Amino acid sequence: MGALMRRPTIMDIARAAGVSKGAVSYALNGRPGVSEETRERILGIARDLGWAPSKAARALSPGGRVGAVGLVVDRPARSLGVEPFFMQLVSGIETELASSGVDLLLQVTDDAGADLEVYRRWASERRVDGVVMVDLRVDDLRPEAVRSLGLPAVFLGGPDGVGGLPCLYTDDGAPVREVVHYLAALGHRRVARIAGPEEFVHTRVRGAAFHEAATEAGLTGAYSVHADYTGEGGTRITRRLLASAHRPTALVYDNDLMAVAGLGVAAEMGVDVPAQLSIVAWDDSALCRLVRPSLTAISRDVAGHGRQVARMLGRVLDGDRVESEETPTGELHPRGSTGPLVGHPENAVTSG
Amino acid sequence: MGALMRRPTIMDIARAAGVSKGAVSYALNGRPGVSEETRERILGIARDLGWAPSKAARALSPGGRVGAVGLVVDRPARSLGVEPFFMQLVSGIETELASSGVDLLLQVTDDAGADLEVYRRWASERRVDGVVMVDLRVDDLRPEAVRSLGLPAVFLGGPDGVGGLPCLYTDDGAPVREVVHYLAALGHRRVARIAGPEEFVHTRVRGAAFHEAATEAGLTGAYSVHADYTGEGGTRITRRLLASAHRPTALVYDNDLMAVAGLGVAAEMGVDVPAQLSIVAWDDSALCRLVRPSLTAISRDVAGHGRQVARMLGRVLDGDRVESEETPTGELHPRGSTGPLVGHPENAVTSG
DNA sequence: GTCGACCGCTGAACCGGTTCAGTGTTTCGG
DNA sequence: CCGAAACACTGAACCGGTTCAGCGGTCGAC
Repeated sequence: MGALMRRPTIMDIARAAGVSKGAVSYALNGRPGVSEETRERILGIARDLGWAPSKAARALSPGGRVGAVGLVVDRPARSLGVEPFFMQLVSGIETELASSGVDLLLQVTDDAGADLEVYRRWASERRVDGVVMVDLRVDDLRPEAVRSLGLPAVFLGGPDGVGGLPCLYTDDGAPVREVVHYLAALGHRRVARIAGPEEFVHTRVRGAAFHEAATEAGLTGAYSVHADYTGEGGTRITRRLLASAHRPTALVYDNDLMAVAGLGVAAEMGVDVPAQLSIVAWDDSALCRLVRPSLTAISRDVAGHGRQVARMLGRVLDGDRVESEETPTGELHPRGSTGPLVGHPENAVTSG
Repeated sequence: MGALMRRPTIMDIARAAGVSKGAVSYALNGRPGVSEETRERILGIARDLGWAPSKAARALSPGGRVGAVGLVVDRPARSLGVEPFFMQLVSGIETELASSGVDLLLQVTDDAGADLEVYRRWASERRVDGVVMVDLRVDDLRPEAVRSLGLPAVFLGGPDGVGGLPCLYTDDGAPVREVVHYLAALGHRRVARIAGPEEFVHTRVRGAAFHEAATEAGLTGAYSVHADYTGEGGTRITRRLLASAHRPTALVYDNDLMAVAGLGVAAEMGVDVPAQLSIVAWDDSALCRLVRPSLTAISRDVAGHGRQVARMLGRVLDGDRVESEETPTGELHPRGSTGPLVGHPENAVTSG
């Protein structure tokens, strides 16, 4: 115990096996150049010695992999801690990577633009073999940046074909339309959507689907307000909406944290959920099931997306030509926070 | 744009400056061996060429740093996504690391024992310069493991002197005692604590303080039940406690997620909070402020702990002798979820 | 029987840094 | 004016892998 021995190198294995470094390298990497018998012997010695490749040395060789991929998360730091989405995503990505011994580098950047700097550094320091990107923005500079840096990348959630990168996309519009028609069927007419930041492409996609569906369903009083995904933001905006003259009878939130905040505001203002107000969250998580009433939510398998996007990135790194893939659309899970308006068979309540 | 040039090496700089590789290395690392004039010239050229050190090459040299530290998180994956503690910790650690260009490797392991394997791999692959460890267990094998692997480490939260590792510790007992006396002063006699997993040392420390303070305060009906930090676990146990014959009038949870779950159960069972039941959460987060009633909580600066522990690890890596440090104790933030029992001036209610 | 192909392996270069012994020059004390 | 020390810098080894040209031996085809 604890003799702190120098870790074994392939040179040690070579000496023990009485062959050259090169032969050991071939044997350990399963490449031709050694007989099956010698390979077995070398593998056995490597195992006995407890050898593990030095990623640093591998990375140094031309074309070598460093065995790590990166994820930059660029959202307000204070919301991150409570936003289930990212940890679930990270957890999913790692599940997939773990089997191949690839590590995940995580960077949380606070101000916009810093993320580009991180990609640049990772590329120039050869820190990662590739990156997973999320939250595509309007006029996003990242696809072009990673392309010019030669950094392999896969996008999670963008529409197909962002900057020529393969991506894992979802039809965000379908669940939005489903929610709108569901609320309309419950008798709601004034539906407000508390959206994510306007610069995100998925925010716009959802917004477009929302208004299109609202028109279809004949909801004249549908509109979107942009927020920042934080609980504070959700609280502030919900307060304003519920205090307005023609207050909405249903609120659709772009993340679960804001939805929970909205539920709190309703309680605080004495607005009964779901009798007087229906609430729908996007991205189901334990949070939605724990609060009372539990939140009707659009549920996606975020960890599954993480696994899938990690697999795609792996194929990109293998040099395969990777096509974009589509995930199943989110499903609406009706729970206690939505229902027909009580005492208003036809239309919305009018607030004082 | 995008010519994908080979990244410059110190050899390129040496050629441009008309000096040797060695001189460039000295100049770039601020070490003696070159004149101030030559150093300036070399630094200028490096800047012009957009040079950045290859960490892989640096790591290869004896005594070289790889410029990354690791964090293994070993808690049930499904609770992680919703547990604010870790993302806040990660966020804090990174804030500190970012300034020195050090990256964070994150590993989420699901089953116990896998974490040891990760440390072993990181050490043998020279993936990280050091690690931050959390959640010290009773009979924890990790301190001895990292010691024998020669992997520098700092512990977050253990009692001082775990396995000879420097640690950042807190007096977990003080806030627990404060909570107990606070609840006692409100008139509560039957107080139950929904604790974290029993194998964590901090769970035991809090438990001991809880029972000691309960005795001091004359609470005869105080007891602890162990849970797993998940919302489901919190729900299940709270249901059982509230359905018991002599149901507690106050519940103290070891994390915020379970506390939110408990609040939900109370609502579902028609138990009014805080009139009939007081709830206290450990680890304040946005969650505690968003639900209604908002949760009284013990608040710590988790991100701050992350920064501090990252600084400590940095000093360990510099070869300094690092002493353990103590953080301010958590503070009790009374909110809407705690209050005197209504209609029971002296003692607890008796349930049907 | 000879030639060529192929197999199994070796030796050396290479990746991009760090470090150290050594060398030529300057400085300075005596 | 000489010798030693200090300084600025070079050249080469080294870290732990990968890769490639080359080499001797075996085998099969003709």
